[in-house]
Amino acid sequence: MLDLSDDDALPDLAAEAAADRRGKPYVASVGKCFQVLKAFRRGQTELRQRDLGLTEICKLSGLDKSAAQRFSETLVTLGYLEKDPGTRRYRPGIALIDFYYTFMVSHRLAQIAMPILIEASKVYDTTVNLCELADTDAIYTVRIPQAKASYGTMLAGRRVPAFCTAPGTVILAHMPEAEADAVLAASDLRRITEHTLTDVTELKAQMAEARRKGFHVSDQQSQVHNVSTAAPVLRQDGRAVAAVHIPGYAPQWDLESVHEKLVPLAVDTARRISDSLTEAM
Amino acid sequence: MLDLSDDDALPDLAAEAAADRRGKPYVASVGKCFQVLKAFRRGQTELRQRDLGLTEICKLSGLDKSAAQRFSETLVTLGYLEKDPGTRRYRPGIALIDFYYTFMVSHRLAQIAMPILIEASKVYDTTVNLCELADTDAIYTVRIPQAKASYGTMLAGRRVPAFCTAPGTVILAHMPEAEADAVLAASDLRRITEHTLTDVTELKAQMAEARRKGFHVSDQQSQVHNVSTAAPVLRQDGRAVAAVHIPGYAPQWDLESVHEKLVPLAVDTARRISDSLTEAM
DNA sequence: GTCGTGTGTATCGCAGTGTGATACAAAGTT
DNA sequence: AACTTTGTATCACACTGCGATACACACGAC
Repeated sequence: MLDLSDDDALPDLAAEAAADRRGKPYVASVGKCFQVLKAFRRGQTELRQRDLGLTEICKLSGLDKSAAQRFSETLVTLGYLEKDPGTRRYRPGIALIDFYYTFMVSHRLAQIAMPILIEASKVYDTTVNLCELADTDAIYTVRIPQAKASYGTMLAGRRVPAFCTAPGTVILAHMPEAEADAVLAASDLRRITEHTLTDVTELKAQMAEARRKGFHVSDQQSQVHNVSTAAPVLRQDGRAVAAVHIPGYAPQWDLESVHEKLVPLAVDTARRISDSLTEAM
Repeated sequence: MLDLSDDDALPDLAAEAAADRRGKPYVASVGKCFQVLKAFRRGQTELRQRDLGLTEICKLSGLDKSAAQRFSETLVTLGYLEKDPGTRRYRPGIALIDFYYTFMVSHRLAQIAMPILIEASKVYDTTVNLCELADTDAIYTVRIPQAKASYGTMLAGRRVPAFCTAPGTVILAHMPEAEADAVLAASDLRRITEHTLTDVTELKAQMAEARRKGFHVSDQQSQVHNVSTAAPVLRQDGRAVAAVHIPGYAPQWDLESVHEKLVPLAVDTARRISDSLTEAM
């Protein structure tokens, strides 16, 4: 699975930091400490490891040994990393959850969407998700899990590339075209499965279709044997702020039954959230 | 709601930093940046505000104006805060979710518990939670929500004081006594409702009972009209690593029906997780 | 309109903090 | 036991973050 953090390796560190700051005050140490935390996410996807040794942190964060140690120890004393005294390896600390809560408590959209999503999940006993765009990724912010799904797909915070996933497509489709183009341009259009579209013209045609229909079904674009349905949550001005996403797994859901059942459910759920959203304003 | 971060106000900043570092390398700027992020959590509970102005951040984080601005801007460029260009106020950024994912992906206990909790939630259509101890709080790490519940009680990452909640009591009960005592000593034994026990002797008696019975039911200790059930998830050595928590809300659940239905469900669910845990080792 | 007051923003010399090369210690490997 | 690899400790220097200060801007009040 590709990831944006691919490009924050060693040589780009300084560049990345300097990129957006444009004269704004900036504390380099803070950026470095987050490089360390990000290293763990990369470690999970690239090395399939939950805990990291100091030298692994070095490689994954792009910091030298001294810096890696300083920041790792700092994060340990703050509780955001834990250190096994035996193996001397670091792992993510439970205090990291605090930030999820901090963000979600103040997230009006999630608050409105949650009960509606829960109801929707009961119709066919399926997973139902809420996705939002961040940079070139769609991030799952609310997930109503079902027991059958795999653990990784139950967790909020998962990022998937916007361009090749149903929720991403549907959000990009209901956005000012210039912005959508910018996202596509910044995206790493890599082929994930053999069915992944990577041609910008084709992608834009797909988005246009999604805009007309008001939903999108992605067939094995980012995952084999997975048909994903997504419908946009719209603000009053018609701009998408999120997407309702309902995955249909292969043995149980084929393309036809997805169109017959999951599509109307996703569209209806998204519309109900959109309505509650405008009412609440 | 009381919170550990109560004591990280202005005068204690240096003290807190120095407290645990004991010669370990420590980068002060990193600590300060997290003070800023914590400020938002305090702002939510104390001021009921989702976004904060610069001077509010000053007060809540204990930093001076210059520092608050430097770190806030830094966090904005890193994506962990967002800034409204109009109001010039800051709010938590969506990138904060990443850390939740980072922690949870590597969290074996949650991975094992998730499907078991989902099943349990379907028995009586109730919320089912997994709680873990962090300092003097019980943190909800996994929550299976039901539509009826309030938004705040659906979110993972919520912290509640351990001493006066069912999950906290049950975890403390199944711990080496010295450690449990240390937690109680460090706790801010404040009366939350008129039914809250605050006397250490009584609390310890309660814990002893919980240890004997293998579960605990807290009756309106931390919330009125709320009867909470909790059972411990145990390691092979008998030590609690978490608690299964099932709240029963008043109109629907009285003490009797809780004991009859929710207690066995919680105990059974916790035991199943404990079993899967030892198998996986 | 003109003050006030409370904010947010920009500036800048100095002190102090983070830096990273180096050297040391302690595990794992052969 | 010799080697390699990884983690820890040390320390003088330079640069970075510091925070007092001054400036700009928005809102009231009247």
